[in-house]
Amino acid sequence: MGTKQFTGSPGEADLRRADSLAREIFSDVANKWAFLIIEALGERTLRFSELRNEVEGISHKMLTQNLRMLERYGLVERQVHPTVPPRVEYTLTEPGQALRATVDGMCGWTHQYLGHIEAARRRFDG
Amino acid sequence: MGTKQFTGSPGEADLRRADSLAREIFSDVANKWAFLIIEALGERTLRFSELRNEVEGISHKMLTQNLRMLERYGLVERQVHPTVPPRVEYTLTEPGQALRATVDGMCGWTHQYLGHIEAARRRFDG
DNA sequence: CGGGATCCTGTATGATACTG
DNA sequence: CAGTATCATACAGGATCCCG
Repeated sequence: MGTKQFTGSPGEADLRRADSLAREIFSDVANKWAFLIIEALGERTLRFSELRNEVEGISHKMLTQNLRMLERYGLVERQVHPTVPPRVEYTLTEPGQALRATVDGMCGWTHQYLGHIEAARRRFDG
Repeated sequence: MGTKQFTGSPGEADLRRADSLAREIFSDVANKWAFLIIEALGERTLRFSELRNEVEGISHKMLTQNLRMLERYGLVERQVHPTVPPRVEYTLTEPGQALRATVDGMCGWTHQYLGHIEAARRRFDG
């Protein structure tokens, strides 16, 4: 009950906090731009402008915004080269790479079920 | 070139169409509500109101909206029981189940890297 | 070149009310 | 109970300008 636990296992409050944190991360990361950026990076290191070209249709603002978010969560590493003009490169960290496996899975899924989905959509729309 | 291909392999135009379709699906499905709904359904069949309770914080409107989208893509099946009051149940289809594997992967990832992420975030914010 | 700040618009989302 | 429609609003996202 109210007694503090000294064991290694987390108490209820910890679990709740962990859950809300997990939920927060999930909500932030599970969006198309973040996924497309992660997918574009893959195992490469890319500059801001290169990323902008790779991720079809992303705006300057969305790219910076999502890169900040991913950097904040430690999914991408940002390396600034103090040259002129400046050169900023982004690379997936290990957690980022791990997430990429998931995103790759979703890409595979999309292509695998493309037929199913297109058919279902036609059926639904008609 | 301009010559029509009679082989089974898709032509350039088909590939472009497939890509844009894949991108469309990706953009629609890769959002937190869709993911949370898929995760909540799992292997169960749930009513609208049950789903509303399972997916913490989702509004009536967002739930219907996302369920329609998932139904349109054939990821969930909607069964209407013509009773009074009406009873509507939702179940993941096979493509939906396949996608759930991916979403599960992301949930696992979230919990696995919770520590990393929290630490990175504190470092970034401070 | 990378990115921050600002302004402005459309869309996403929530709250509410109504129908079968 | 499930779903649709309406309204109000916050926020996402684009365009633009300026800075290091």
